[in-house]
Amino acid sequence: MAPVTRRDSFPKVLIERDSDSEQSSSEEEEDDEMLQDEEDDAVTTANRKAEKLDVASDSTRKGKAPITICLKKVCKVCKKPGHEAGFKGATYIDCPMKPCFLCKMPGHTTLTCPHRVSTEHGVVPAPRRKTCKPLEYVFERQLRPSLPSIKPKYVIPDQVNCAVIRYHSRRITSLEFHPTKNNILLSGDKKGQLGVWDFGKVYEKVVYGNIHSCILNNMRFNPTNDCMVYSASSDGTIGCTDLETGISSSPMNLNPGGWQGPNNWKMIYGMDINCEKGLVLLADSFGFLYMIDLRSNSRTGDAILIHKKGTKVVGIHCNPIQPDIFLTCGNDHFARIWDLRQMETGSSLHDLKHNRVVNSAYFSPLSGTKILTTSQDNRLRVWDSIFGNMDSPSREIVHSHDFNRHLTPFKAEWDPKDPSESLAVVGRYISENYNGAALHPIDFIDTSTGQLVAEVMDPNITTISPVNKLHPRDDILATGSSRSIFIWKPKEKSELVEEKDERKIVVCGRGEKKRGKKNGSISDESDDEEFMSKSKKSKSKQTEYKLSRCPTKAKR
DNA sequence: AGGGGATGAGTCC
DNA sequence: TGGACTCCCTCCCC
Repeated sequence: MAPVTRRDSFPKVLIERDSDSEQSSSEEEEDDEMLQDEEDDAVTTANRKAEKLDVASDSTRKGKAPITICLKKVCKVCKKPGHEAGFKGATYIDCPMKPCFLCKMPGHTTLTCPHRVSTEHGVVPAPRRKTCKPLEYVFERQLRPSLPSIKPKYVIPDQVNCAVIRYHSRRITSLEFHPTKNNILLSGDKKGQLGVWDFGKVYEKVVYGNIHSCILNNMRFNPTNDCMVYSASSDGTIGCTDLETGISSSPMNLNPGGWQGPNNWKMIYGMDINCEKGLVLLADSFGFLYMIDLRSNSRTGDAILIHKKGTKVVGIHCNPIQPDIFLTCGNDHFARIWDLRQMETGSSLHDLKHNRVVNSAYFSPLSGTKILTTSQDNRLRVWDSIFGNMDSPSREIVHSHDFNRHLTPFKAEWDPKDPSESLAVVGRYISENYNGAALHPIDFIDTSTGQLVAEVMDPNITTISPVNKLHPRDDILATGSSRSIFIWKPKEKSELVEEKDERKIVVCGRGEKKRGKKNGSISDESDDEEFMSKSKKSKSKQTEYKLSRCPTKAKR
């Protein structure tokens, strides 16, 4: 400890001793008494060190407000001593004073949460629940070879290959597969850029940087012309881009007068296309619904308040079977079912109440009779039939996708290929210790039982993967995690393609290649692009060639 | 290598 | 109703 003579010339030091926020001046005897009473040796040493540092760094300051030193190791969550929260290695230790971070119930932490290991424990039994046991489920899968094999029981890492590309400069906010071309994936980022990647030809990618000025929230292909893609953005516009020519137009701009403060700036999150009616449905961040006529590409009808005034509508989904029915969800904690034929404020057919913000709500992809929602209360909710009782969900599945404001919101999505309409994919927020690495897997959940069917992760992917999309026809999963896009394929398939294709698609098996030194994070020579490929040759050539062909796009 | 910043929603008054 | 304050597993850049 610093000598008294020196310390006298420094600012007064206040010692914060205990949780009752008692403070005193820094007589050393008193300090030491307190320390010996209450602290173990390690803590004492640490604090002495800290004190020395503090004093030393303060030597340049004159005038001096008192310095407060905390002599207790306190929990960073509840600020109380006696325990600590945070990562111990790759395992996160929860603050015991707070409710479980996963299921939100008091009395235990996520480490001991019954929902942590086996998600079916989190299911609220549904009165109308169909009896589908795991075995039947597997059997059904085996009977239908066309079903995705990307869901073996609880394994994935050794059974899929993973390709990664990085051409976005901000985090990925949306992904969309091309409706007819199997290898084309569209990606949108926080900056508003739209990427088009042919993942069958590794370096075939285009990035459009001039369509939107901020977050690209959603993309939909024009069902009558799959060259045209509509995009919804927080800049308040809908973009309509021709992927052949790169030319884009803006059929809707909700902020024609430019920036007039945050209270007036409208953002578009939810958007979907109603093919039969020839309409683009979209909604703004103040609760209003708008429509665009697909043929004239111009606005039609008046804006209708569909969610609580002033709250964000985050999702719209048209029913795949009944063209008049669509589903919205928003920040007012509701998902609502609407009939296009009777659209007026308050005329929703059903209001599905949630405890917190509803990130997404989707009809099941084939029959359109089920509903799957993702809410920030860490629960997926399933309604088994929109013709049944909609007062409460058929099941609630506890799953960690709690909102963190710096992440793209998690959205559980149906597998469009699953004839039983039960499989859903969703990224997981909370990490798991996988051989010493804290990883955030992507979960495949059987929504009929709540069971975790599979989890996908890769030791190289240390970031959270909130954006996930299953291919409409192939056994392929696309993931947006931070600025990177991943394509997962069942291993045999990837290797098959690789043999046939000399350009070498994809493929880095799990752990085959270390990526950079920084903790497995992406760090390589080119900041705007990386591909985990076995052959790195001619990368820049091909990239530049492709880029130079289209003047409208911006690199990055 | 570690601090700061971008930034949304809940809560309290 | 709105402003101030808080927030628990981010992630990237400087």
